[in-house]
Amino acid sequence: MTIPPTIQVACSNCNLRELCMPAGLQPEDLRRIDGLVKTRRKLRRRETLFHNGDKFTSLYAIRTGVFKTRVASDDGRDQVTGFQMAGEIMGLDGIVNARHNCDAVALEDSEVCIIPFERVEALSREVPALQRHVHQVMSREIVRENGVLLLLGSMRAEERMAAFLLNLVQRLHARGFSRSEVILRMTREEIGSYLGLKLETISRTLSKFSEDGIVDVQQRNLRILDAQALQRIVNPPGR
Amino acid sequence: MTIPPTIQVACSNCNLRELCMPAGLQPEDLRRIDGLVKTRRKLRRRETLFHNGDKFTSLYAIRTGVFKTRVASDDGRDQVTGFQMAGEIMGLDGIVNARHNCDAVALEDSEVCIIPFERVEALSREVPALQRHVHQVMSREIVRENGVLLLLGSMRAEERMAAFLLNLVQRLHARGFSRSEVILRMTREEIGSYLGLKLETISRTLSKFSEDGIVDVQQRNLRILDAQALQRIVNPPGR
DNA sequence: CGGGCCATTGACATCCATCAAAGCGTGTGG
DNA sequence: CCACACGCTTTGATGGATGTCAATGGCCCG
Repeated sequence: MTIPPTIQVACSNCNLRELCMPAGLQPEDLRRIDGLVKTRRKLRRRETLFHNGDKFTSLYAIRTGVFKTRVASDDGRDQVTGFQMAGEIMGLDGIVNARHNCDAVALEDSEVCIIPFERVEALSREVPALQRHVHQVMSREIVRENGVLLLLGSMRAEERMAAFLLNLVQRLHARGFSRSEVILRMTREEIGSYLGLKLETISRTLSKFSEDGIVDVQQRNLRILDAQALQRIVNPPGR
Repeated sequence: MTIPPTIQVACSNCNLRELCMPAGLQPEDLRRIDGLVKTRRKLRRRETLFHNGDKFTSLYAIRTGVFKTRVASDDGRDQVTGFQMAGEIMGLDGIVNARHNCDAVALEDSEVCIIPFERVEALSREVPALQRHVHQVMSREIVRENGVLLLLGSMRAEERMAAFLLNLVQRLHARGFSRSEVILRMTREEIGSYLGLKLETISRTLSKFSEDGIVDVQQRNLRILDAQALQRIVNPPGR
């Protein structure tokens, strides 16, 4: 609820710059890009950043925390379409119809940079590196979703789970966290929704991995003991 | 194989303009946008427009015909990620890594407009309507994939099939074709790959719809007899 | 006219969902 | 600060939807 007043907002000295901003900018351009972020917003766990149907005005770059995005069908079913973490951009789905097409919900206390899309459009006409970056961010999202389609369309439960865990630690590791330890910020049900499985199947699959000595699971704390085994599950050698 | 020499290529008098180009352009801008399309390319059935791993240089707008796009995992499995028809844009996945991330294969003899992405970038810095259009096309693709995720993650075979058929005729109808008759340009196996099902399941589901009087199927010729029934299958009323 | 690809259908197997019950943690309020 | 309650997770038993394997048939194209 509490939106803090405008504070020091400068991409040029943000330590996430390399994650969410273009590389190799001239100092002059860097200064201009600082003007992109209007302000920041803090969210508590379970708070919603935007809802399906909300008017689209801005993109959001995650500074801290973790989010899920989800879509819903006309009847009640919903589908988690992704989990986002620091440096990742949310809201691209809203551009086409000027309304958001999904919900974005904080899975822990989080903070986002609010980037009015008007400014992105105006500035990217003048700074080619920014223009290119915007195109790449959108293209990356398309490629990411292609991968999830492959997962949902052709993998079995254990393969989906293994792919999910590997993807998660890989992204965490890119942000300076451990390559093997994860705190799962989402419930079994949310993982299940993302992977097209039921929560019981997620639980059983994790138990199986644990019995096989591939991971150690204590509630939301997960340690990967044998990453190569996970890799083999995703990509069975003899095919 | 045969790439025709550069011919009359002008978006301004293409009857697909409203499908793949921005609306409401000034005559001056229209003229400039004519320069976007470098040339066209004809493809025979089964021919590949681009492969996963190919260097990305251009987007492709479909003039005539139908394509499928597919991704593959390291082991042999592949997944059809979409079926594209006249006016739709392919190749957006290639922007992020400067290499294509999927294959695009013609399902019938087809023709595409080749749009060098460099030109898109250059011109969209100067023509805001084009810039906006590019963003919308990419955002639309993200939203489309969100819908497929929902389908793959939470729907059962009959629901997926019904959603697929409705989506197909809706797009065909927008292009001036019948609202009820379709010629399926893809095999049962390709439909199955797209919907995360096996070809036998596609065949059985179509047979079931046929028994129920919802569709009439003669090989690749399909006629929808009761679109509302399909709609009810996608969105069961009591939920 | 023949061959190969595509489609259909049946019988059976498997994976995952469903239903149910109990245990564990966390956080909140007294 | 403790106790309780609720939400989350685990595990078992069972069932159902879809996959798998197999055989046949039809259509289209060369």
